[in-house]
Amino acid sequence: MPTPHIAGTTANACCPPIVTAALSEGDAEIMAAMFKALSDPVRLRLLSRVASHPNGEACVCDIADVGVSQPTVSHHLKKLREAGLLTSERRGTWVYYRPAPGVLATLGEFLADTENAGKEEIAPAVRIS
Amino acid sequence: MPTPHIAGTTANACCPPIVTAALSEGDAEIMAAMFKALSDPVRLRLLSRVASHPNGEACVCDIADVGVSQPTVSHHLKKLREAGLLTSERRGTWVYYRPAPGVLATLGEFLADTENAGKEEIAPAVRIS
DNA sequence: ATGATCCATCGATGTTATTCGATGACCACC
DNA sequence: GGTGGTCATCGAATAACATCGATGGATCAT
Repeated sequence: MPTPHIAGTTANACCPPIVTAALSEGDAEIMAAMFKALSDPVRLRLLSRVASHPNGEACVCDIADVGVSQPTVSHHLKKLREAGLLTSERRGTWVYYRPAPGVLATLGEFLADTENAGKEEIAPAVRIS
Repeated sequence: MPTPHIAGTTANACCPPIVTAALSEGDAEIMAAMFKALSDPVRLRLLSRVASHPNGEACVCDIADVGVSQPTVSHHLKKLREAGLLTSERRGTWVYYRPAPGVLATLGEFLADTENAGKEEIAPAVRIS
């Protein structure tokens, strides 16, 4: 069975940088789902361990010592998989995880392309009526 | 009273890119707190509306029509403030929000400096014992 | 086969988050 | 003063999440 995904959340770029335009309702749900996967310290540590591991992949046994039980680790890895941030592959006894290509970069650019918006000197917050 | 913050979460850069090194427990908590603030569709839309608004700031009344009640909008803006992502300033009747300088960029770089790790051909997942 | 190791799933539990209506605080203006 | 508008806080209900122990399935070595 292939890894399930949150609808449309895998690797496709989706949204222009946050500072460029207001997010649509649908895009906001997609992005929020990915940030939600990043919103837990344990998940963040697991992800960083995978991403910074030699060869860009890591078996669960190499990253599982994060201070929570093994079922909890498995639960968090599943969340990261469902969010489209990690992919997994079984090779013999072990299951190897690696970052989904491009997703972290897309997410990063969504946030990072800032520092140059709203420089046009428009009347601030004009209200009609 | 100045805006409260989650400890050490304001604007100071904190963590090297996710792919460079595994996150420490403390850094993971800091980063997770910021991503948690981004993990809600309503908050994401509010933040993008502020960030993409002319002059880089917006009054609540300009961004509050996101489909939830006014107290809920206020609650979410508070969350974004507490996470260090937004700053607020009262001018007369209105309260203006703007992105906290540098924070989004730092967060983005933390995710985006990827695509070039683990290229060293080391024995994958060697197990002792 | 038997046992051991790795990893995922299940069921339960305690904590946290989202949302609302009602209310309060603050400001501007008549 | 009084009134209307903007925004924040409070209290309560519902939903979602993190975590665990126990269990199950898969793989490899003996």
